[in-house]
Amino acid sequence: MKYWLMKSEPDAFGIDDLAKCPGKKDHWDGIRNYQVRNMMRDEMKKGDEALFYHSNCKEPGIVGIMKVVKEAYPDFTAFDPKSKYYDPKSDPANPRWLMVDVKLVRIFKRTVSLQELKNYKTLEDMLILRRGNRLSVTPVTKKQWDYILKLENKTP
DNA sequence: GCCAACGTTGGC
DNA sequence: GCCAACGTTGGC
Repeated sequence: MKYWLMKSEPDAFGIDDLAKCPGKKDHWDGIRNYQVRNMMRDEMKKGDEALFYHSNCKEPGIVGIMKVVKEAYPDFTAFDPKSKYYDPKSDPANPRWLMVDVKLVRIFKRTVSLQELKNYKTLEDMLILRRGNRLSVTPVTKKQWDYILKLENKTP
């Protein structure tokens, strides 16, 4: 089983939005980056767990945990001209973009902020901390995962 | 709102 | 296949 970190802008789709979905489950749409698509297609498996990260907001950071409940399948928003993720070059017969389904495991008691993540040597290799990193899905090691779960219970 | 960093596009 | 121009991301 693998661990991941998945970014989303709370203004577009935050962890509270996921919590409101039926069964606290939704599809993770809008991935339009080949590296991320390939990772989802080749490496992301049902049962994998992911940190939910809020980006591009007042306090960027990790806000909860979710679980992959359905492996990569065609991202139908690419076929919808009304969607902001519409991509006319994605042919339904040969879909260019994929998505997975995720289910909320729980919301963290507090946000573990980006600022805070930078303080720990154990986490220094996290891709999210790497300058200029723009991948919206990145792998997380078990060590990093366990450490972050412990941070949640600490006072910052 | 600024801007650095990076990905994508398209002319050649 | 190179690379300049352009668009997007995301922290600050």
